[in-house]
Amino acid sequence: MAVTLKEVAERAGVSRSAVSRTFTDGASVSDKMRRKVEKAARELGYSPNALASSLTTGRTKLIGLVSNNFHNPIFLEVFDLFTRGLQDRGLRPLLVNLTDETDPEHSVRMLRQYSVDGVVVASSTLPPGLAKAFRDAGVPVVHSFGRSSSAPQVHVVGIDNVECGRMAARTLIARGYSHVGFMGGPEDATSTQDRHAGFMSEMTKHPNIQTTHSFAEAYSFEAGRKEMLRLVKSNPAQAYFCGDDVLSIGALSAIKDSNLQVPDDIGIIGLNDMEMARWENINLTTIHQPIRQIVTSSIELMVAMLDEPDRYPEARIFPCSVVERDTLRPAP
Amino acid sequence: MAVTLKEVAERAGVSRSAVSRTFTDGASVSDKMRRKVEKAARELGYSPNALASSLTTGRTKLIGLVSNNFHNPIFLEVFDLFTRGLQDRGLRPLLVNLTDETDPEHSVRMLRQYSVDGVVVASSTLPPGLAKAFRDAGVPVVHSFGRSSSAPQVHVVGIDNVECGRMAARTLIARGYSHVGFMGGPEDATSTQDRHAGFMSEMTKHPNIQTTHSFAEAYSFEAGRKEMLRLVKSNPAQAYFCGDDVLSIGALSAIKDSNLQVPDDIGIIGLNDMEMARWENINLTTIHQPIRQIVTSSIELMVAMLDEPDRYPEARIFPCSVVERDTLRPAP
DNA sequence: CGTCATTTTGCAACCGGTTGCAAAATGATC
DNA sequence: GATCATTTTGCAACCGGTTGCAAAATGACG
Repeated sequence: MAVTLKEVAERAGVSRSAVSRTFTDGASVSDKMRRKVEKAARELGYSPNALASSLTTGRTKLIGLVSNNFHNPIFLEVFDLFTRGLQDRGLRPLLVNLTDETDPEHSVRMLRQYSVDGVVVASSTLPPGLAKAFRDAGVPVVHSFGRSSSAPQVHVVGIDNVECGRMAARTLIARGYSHVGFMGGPEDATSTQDRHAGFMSEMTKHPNIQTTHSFAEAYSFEAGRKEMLRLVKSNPAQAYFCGDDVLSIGALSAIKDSNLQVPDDIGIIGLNDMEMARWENINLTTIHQPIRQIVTSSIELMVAMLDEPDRYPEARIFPCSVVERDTLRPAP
Repeated sequence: MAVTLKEVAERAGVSRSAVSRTFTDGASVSDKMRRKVEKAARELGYSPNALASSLTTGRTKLIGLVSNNFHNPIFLEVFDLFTRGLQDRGLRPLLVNLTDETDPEHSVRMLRQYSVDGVVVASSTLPPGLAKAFRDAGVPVVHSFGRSSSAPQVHVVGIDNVECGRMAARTLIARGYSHVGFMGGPEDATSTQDRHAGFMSEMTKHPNIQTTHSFAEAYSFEAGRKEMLRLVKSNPAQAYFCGDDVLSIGALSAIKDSNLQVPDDIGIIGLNDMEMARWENINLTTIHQPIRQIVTSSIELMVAMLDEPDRYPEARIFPCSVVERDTLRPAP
């Protein structure tokens, strides 16, 4: 079916190496030769087989993009940024959906079979062990949106979730609330744990402020709504730091349906600042996570590792900041 | 780095063919041989190189997944379904983001270089010519969410957008509205054109109902909001069929900010029935597009084409239906 | 145990490229 | 035009597998 190098060589009346060389930059080919080969290639509609060449070069330019966040709208932004960023550098994302994968080892094996040059794990809910499994298999790996401390053997790009928790707490404290709550995502996600820890550590400095906490089942609208419906039933806090924006939006819906006002009766601060948080019908006050920078940096790190696989692991942490919108009462 | 077939063969003291055969099912290997090889493979941590074998078998199990809809939340659902469905069949999605690709020919070339076994074009806004370009390059292709009629040479799986337009019109007529509007997505998308045509064809049967139409710049919240803000300024219709759900949500936001009530002042019916349409703070009346079925069917068709590349092209069209929620007044 | 049909195994060529090395071509210099 | 340094080119081996074919092993049977 496809035209091969050999056919081009025959048509151009040159050796196979000559054809190969005209298609690998940096190789020594005379102008005359190049013209002859390119002419033949054009006439035949030849384009080199990337997989065959990977066999000798050891480079496939394939990057595994592993995630399990296929229900959080922010990940559409993440996928958009990753795919475009990788493409711009001539890399191809091989997408792996771990949503209902029981055995992560299976994905490791699969991606090794496809000789991916590297793997990006893009998730805040996957265990750090997964990224480590790739590293142990000798595959360069970057864990984006992961926990920085728990697996110092792998490169991590993300935010300081503990600090975000503190920041949320400080923001609520500054607003003068006397009863605040933490409404986290799933308790087993490291991001939830860290945000919780940070939030609580700040609140313990203010024993006069009543502080409660609970966890939703997932980072999802339904889970946020369900949990907030439960909370409003008995002595809710005046303001909540919700695990992420999607949870926040679910909580907002619950509050509205309980005939309470935001921010007057209950205030909400989210985390992520996804596009939807900006929508005029939502206008969520939230902590901005610089996802564009995180993705860009993850890709840069990945590219650097392709040249230097044993690069000493680092954590790249990006600062977050509160973006004021309409779901928290103004500071007094 | 990676363990090769040759090393396993040496360790097991057998020929390379023997090792190859134990890892290709359907090949003739004795139990004794199989055990020997598997032992050696296990000890060495061998797993076969999928790319190398693709060289001789001509099968990579890679499927190009091409889209340009990285801002419409419904496509997160689409990607979730596609990636899981493909994985379940042992296929690997190579994701291509055409968002800012000026030259689609480039993607065709790239996917051919990676010897993908097939390509799924998942988009309602990409021109039919793209799918055709793959077909012309000899790559099996399915256009999901595409227009059925315009490129009969390629397989299309989706809905009948013209019929959806009619259905929306009939729904509004049944509600007794005397002034209705079509607020479409980008005018150059085939889906917009078809929905518009269907809507208008039905409305011309009812000359007593005033009908207007206009187009938003994109299938996005902002575009929907902007267009509706414009519309409410001068003699808006009583109800609008919006190009899709995300446009509808933008429109709802504009209506609310204009101090008008939904559905009392202005009614909205969307299209897609994405997860968000069900959110209790939105409760969008909309036309359900069976995306799960469309994706499943697309994958089945793709798999069938792998065995039968020259399969006669077909259009698989799934019926849609109105799902009643809160943004349209009840039928009288 | 010999004969013959049936499996199982290994050899060697091949898939579509790349690359080190030596031979051939080019060009500069006298 | 001969000499030498520098490019350019082709040969052949290799990357990690698969597979047709023939030889070797196995098993059934008399």
